[in-house]
Amino acid sequence: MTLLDEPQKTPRPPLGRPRRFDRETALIAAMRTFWAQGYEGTSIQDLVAAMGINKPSLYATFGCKEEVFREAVELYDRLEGRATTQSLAEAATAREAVEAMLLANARAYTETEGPRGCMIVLSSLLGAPENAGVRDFLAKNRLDGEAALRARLAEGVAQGDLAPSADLDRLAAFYTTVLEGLSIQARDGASAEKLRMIIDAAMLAWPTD
Amino acid sequence: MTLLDEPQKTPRPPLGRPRRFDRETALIAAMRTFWAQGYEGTSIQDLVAAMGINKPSLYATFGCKEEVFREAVELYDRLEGRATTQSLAEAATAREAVEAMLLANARAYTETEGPRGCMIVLSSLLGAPENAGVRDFLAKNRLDGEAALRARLAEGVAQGDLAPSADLDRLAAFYTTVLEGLSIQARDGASAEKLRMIIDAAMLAWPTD
DNA sequence: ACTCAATCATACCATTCGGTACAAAAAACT
DNA sequence: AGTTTTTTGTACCGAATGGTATGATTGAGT
Repeated sequence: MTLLDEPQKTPRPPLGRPRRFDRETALIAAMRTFWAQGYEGTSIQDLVAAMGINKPSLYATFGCKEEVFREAVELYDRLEGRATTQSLAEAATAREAVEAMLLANARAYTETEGPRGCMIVLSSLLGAPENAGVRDFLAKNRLDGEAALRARLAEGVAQGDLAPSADLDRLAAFYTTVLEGLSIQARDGASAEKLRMIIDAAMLAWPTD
Repeated sequence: MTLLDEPQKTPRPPLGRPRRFDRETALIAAMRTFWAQGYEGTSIQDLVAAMGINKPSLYATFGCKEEVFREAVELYDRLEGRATTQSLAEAATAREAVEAMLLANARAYTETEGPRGCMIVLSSLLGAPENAGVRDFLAKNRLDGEAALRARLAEGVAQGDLAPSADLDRLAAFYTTVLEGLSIQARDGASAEKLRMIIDAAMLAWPTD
């Protein structure tokens, strides 16, 4: 009983010397660096310079470079992936969901601030064998995205706005492929209008009953 | 006159100690290593081990790491890019050309031997600022590919198999995006059948009329 | 005041990075 | 035979890599 009994409501500050930086803010800086230069292209020196801390603080807080990266990717998912998730969730039909998701990403990829293209697609595709874990981590993230898209398509079938005859695996794979290709186009300097043109073309492949 | 007068028909061997390895064979080994691990993920040690030579031989023959890479990319263009070029050139119509080109690449990306995906797309998308030259080199190569595709589409218009109203920029950008996305799908383990499914979907976007 | 726990800053670690000096070796030229 | 030219193998270079030891510092708890 007395589940609400809390000896003191003030959240006591932790023991020891308090850290001089905000963990989340520093992680955002790390995320942007990895996003711009990739996993292997970013050195610890690059990280600590961007985060405004020094090496022992980084290692005490995150453990190792790979762990900084994994947390940075999770943060990227939460911050930059929100528009994608919302597009899929809030659109009225499956078709509108896919188109809105692509457009939201095209907008994000060509924003003046922030690196161009998607961090999860670009930041570690090839690399030294010892970093295979990082690549697998990102690949899994991409496959999860494709699965989420497929799930949204299934909702469309359930709600009657997408024909039951539609090949959901095929559609999900195709629009994921386009989405991934958009990151490379963005890296190669494609304008927002060009990406929009590409999406217009891609939507022509939507099944017409 | 006497254009055919050749003092001796035997091509004289060059001066100095002859090199113990074949330049092209060694370059193929370098290409495969860069293709598998990317530019920054491949060390000089990796290269000389794969090429079966030692460091001074590499530097005497190629100059520096970046030059090995550039020559490896040119070799890749000649060897692996041939199927792409042929598909575009030999097909009867623009539509068949695009589809054959995509299928040829899908086949190449999922061959059991050789790394999956396209070296030009995957081997250096992000990285340290000092290697921007390598990334620009690859980006230019990709943009040249898109231009070649657009040129083939224009031929289709000239030959009457593609409507003059078709937006060639849009089509070229779209199918290039799909092609680039296929490399990432291949890296993520997509089967040949899955890539084929994606291409089937992409061809539905072909302009009707 | 004193202890304890955690972070801070500097300096350091072994290893690897891309790139070379150097001398022995192997061929052609005189 | 002797000189010249080029490649070969070993050993080395300074700088950068990811990661730590250490002792001073800063707070809370007693």
